Amino acid sequence: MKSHDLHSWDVTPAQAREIQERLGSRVIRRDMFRSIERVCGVDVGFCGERAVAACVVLSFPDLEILDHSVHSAKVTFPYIPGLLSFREIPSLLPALEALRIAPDLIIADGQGIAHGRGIGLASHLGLLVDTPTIGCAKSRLMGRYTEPGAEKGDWEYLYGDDTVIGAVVRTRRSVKPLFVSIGHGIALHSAVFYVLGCCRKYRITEPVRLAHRLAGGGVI
DNA sequence: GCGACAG
DNA sequence: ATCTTGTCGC
Repeated sequence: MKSHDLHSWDVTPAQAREIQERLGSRVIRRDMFRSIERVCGVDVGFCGERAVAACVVLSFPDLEILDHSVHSAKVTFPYIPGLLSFREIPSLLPALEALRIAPDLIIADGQGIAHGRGIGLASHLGLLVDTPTIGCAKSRLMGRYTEPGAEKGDWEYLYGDDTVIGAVVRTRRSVKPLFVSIGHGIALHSAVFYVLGCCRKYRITEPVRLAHRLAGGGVI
């Protein structure tokens, strides 16, 4: 798949925040797709000074592997809460561009709009590749919530000040919930639906779990 | 000033 | 994220 060149990645933390302020309003919070048949999980692992990005495309709802790609690049930005995009997306774009099968939906390991400026990693990535994305983080960055029920499928809204910014979803019985939020081009309820539809035997989504293993040097 | 803080 | 073994709980 191809991606837009919306800005430079050689920036300072202050410039990165300015870019987020400028792009945040472009994020679309409603469904912008016909049907979802191919879901891609993306993740980035680190080996010293190298970032290893991996993508795995699965069929939906069967979750059969259709395609995958890996790309490593030098790390150029530190981890700063709120600026994860600038550390991981530079290595993720080449990996996504190398895919032979373009996905209908991308699930990222991080926040979507549940972010200080409304544009976390998943939202930022969605804008760049013009594809619906979901933010699926393993922990909270922002927002208040009440603990969801213990059964798989139980969930509660995640609130920021006075508005809904995401959902806290139990993807397996009695395990820590996932923090799901709109990435780009998808509504929150649809995001929760696809995340649950992508979970099998593990807490994390199957596409992201496989991408995580690939990025860590493992086999699919 | 202090605490919180995706990966 | 990453460094790391066994262990407690469902």
